[in-house]
Amino acid sequence: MAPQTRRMAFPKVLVERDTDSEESSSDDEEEVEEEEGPQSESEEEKVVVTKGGNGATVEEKKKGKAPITISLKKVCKVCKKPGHEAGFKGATYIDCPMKPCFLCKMPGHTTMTCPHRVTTEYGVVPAPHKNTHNRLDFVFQRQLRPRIPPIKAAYVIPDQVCCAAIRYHSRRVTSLEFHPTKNNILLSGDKKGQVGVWDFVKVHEKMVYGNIHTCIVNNMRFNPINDDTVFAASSDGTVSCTDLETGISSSLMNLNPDGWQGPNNWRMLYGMDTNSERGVVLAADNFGFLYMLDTRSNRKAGEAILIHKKGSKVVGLHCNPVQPEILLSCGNDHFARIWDMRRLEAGSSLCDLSHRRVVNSAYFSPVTGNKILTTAQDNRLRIWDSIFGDLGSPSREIVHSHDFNRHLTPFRAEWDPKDPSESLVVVGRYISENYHGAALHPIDFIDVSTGQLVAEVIDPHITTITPVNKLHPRDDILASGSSRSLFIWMPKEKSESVEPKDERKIIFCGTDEKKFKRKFGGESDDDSDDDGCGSKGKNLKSKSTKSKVKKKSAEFPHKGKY
DNA sequence: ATGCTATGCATCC
DNA sequence: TGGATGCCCTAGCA
Repeated sequence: MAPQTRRMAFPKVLVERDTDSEESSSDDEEEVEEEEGPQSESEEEKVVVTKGGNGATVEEKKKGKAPITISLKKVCKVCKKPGHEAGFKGATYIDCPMKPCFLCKMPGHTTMTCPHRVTTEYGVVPAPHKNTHNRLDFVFQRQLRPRIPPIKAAYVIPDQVCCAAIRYHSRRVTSLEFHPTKNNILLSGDKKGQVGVWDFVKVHEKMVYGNIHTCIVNNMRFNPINDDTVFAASSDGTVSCTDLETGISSSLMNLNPDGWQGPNNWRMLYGMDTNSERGVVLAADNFGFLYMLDTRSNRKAGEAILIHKKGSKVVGLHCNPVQPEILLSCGNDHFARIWDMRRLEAGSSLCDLSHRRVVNSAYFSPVTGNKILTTAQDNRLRIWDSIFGDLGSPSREIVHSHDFNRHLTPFRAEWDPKDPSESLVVVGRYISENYHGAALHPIDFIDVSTGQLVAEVIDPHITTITPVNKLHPRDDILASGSSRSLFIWMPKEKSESVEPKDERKIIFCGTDEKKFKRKFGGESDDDSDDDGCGSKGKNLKSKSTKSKVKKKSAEFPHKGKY
């Protein structure tokens, strides 16, 4: 066959070895680089290289033409250049110095030396001192600002895993929603279209609805006039209305009534919110259009309106909590836009907030509705302090690692609905941190009025990234979706009283206990290093209030390096 | 232990 | 403008 005949006429192979590093051989990966010759038969060449590695620098192959030179010099796997290497060194990731900083995206330094990676001021860009002469802004500064209590209420950070449902979903979690009145009910949607209803106090009381949607559940909202029913928007192009008591679901709208007509015609619904004043559900699709659905007649109210760049995905919708006629949208055209629903037509936005990348989410603040928080794929949280002020540029930009990754649910920073000062925000972090030898991805609590990192919440068991987070409307509880798992966090004191009282209060579902124990070695989990995690790992995360921020460098000695 | 892959945006021409 | 291509810290399964 062909390989044989080729072999006969195979040219001379020269293996060029790495000269500047002695410990190059053995277990470390070695990148193979062809410098000339035919690119085809790469399989054969790899064989030659591995054999050539032990001893002979030149391997003769019968009669040849021009010799093939194979370089065994170590190259960076990111930029393919020699002299440095990127990748994990233990639990710490080393950036490629040839690329812009992975965190702030600016050239000239790496994540390790990024000025935004500072212990107590992680991700902070100082708030620009704006001296606007806008009249409304003036009124706000003079008359409204003084009435806002200057002292912030002390918020409590849920920092202890109370219970977790391992592999409750069979695909990654994409959305979470707490029940508005029943304290212990959490809804979760996944990439497969399944919707889970979980009573996280009676942890085994759970229900998974697999017949509501056929793919990604992008957003869920409870019906404001009947909180036994919930709306969900999905990439299958439908908005569902499900009765949680009976499990009966109906479809308010189907954008793909004729089924699959090719990718250019398949419509997906992403952003969704309810407007109780109008009795409508708002949903937006991947082509830039907004739909209004009457919840009583289950029909479309009016025509679809183009609210973002034609053909671009609208990923988020939010009605202002105080003035429901004011709508906030965001999407893949790098904009968040403010609309007045009384005068809603293409191009009629009140304001366009520009971003450098896709905007994953945009939310009004939960109490006054006066602030805006956005999460964008340029690794920045943006805050506008007053929708009545100058919206030309954000009041603050906070550099925070929540990179876009096609395999993860997009990160969305969420307000704490209980914080009257509207400054506490929760958001998962993408970049891992070396916590005593383990690379973990914390969930960050950030004070967006200062940009300060208030707490970073981790658990040695949770090694995956946690992009989906939601804070409870009344209790000090955080719900997290990480890959296929759900987690409920509480302040340490409270979690102590929760049943069952196993060591870590982790509840397993189905066969996952075996896998989990195989991975983590049962009770004695971490074997990292002397001061490592293990049961002592609990100490890692016992910082519950903002007053402990300063202590963080002591509790995380490694962070001092940055 | 290693390899594969689902998958979304940016960039290029 | 649109199709092809490539991609730095994924997660889980074969």
